Amino acid sequence: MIDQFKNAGVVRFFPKGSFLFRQGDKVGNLFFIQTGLVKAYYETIDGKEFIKSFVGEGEFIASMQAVVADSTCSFSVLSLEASQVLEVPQQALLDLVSCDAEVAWSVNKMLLALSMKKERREYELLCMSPEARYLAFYEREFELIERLSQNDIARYLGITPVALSRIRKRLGLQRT
Amino acid sequence: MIDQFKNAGVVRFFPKGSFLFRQGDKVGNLFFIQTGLVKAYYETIDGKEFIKSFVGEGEFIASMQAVVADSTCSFSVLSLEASQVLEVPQQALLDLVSCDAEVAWSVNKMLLALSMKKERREYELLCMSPEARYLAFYEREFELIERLSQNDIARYLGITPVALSRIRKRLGLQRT
DNA sequence: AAAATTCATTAACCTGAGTTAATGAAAAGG
DNA sequence: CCTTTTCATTAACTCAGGTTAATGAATTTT
Repeated sequence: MIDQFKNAGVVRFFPKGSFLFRQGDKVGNLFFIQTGLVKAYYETIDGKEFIKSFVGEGEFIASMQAVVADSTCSFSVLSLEASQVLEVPQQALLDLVSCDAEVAWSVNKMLLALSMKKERREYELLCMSPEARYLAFYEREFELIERLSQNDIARYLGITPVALSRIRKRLGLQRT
Repeated sequence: MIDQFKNAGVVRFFPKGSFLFRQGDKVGNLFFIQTGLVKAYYETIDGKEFIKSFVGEGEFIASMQAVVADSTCSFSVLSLEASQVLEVPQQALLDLVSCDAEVAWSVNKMLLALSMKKERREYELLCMSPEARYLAFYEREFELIERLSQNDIARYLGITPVALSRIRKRLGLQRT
């Protein structure tokens, strides 16, 4: 299935700190991260940042709102490391899904996997304390954590960097 | 598409306070709520309840984990009102999806709608304060709120009933 | 190399949510 | 009809996270 996307897409290179797309843009394209790391985040009116997710090698990211409802992106995606990305245009994506049963099935599985990931995220935000969320993230994404700043980890957990620093001190996880 | 489900499913009646399924059960069936209201919630080890969502007339609920991964349900579903429910067995659902392109397409749309709902929920839990979440819920689900207890609203917002009572007092929304 | 910026940590103070417990009202059960 | 249970509210207290600001280290820029 990747082959069809490879044929339909373009490989692009995003230097560290550049945007794949920005909140408010109308970009319905699908982005496969081939190498590197990006973050998807919301920016509120008062300038606060909240990180939805980190997306690394072999994963993908798109604004569902933009792809499906043909509306604007509700979040921004920024590269945290220099990244090589396969960008599949929205129209090519829609065409493939409606014409190619194999692709449709793959997209289905991708959606399901995404839904289950979102379900876990919802569970953690709803049921767990910031400290428990940090511990869970630490267990699950150990290698990822080493590539992230404390700022970004905090913003992913929904707390401030100051609070994260206190949590790390409490847990004796500082000065790694 | 509803017709295929109607043929494949059974209509059941759940009195108020009864379970459609419980956390830990292996129930991969799909439930259409025809009349009434149910809540889907997690129960933690220390006995705390966190409500994932309320599901009312014309909506559906299933444990994706159970349907897709054939594993156990990670949450319980309980009727808050006497409810009439169309229950479609897991196997019938899977058969329909793989054989009937129209159903597959409908399920696809259902999944997409679900994903977008989850996205909004994630946004609210990540970016908004309890007070702001309550206000948003109040705006969006005004008629639903009148059918819910303060306890259930609080557990949906991820706070305690005491905290919700204080918020309502602060906002001057008490004694409605 | 020097200057500027970014980053993680810490301190001090404030605020809002959790906890426990008491109260009164409403609903349910016998 | 009376008792019991459930529910929403309130008070008192505790505590974790937010805010602001300062510090020093590390990185980046010039």
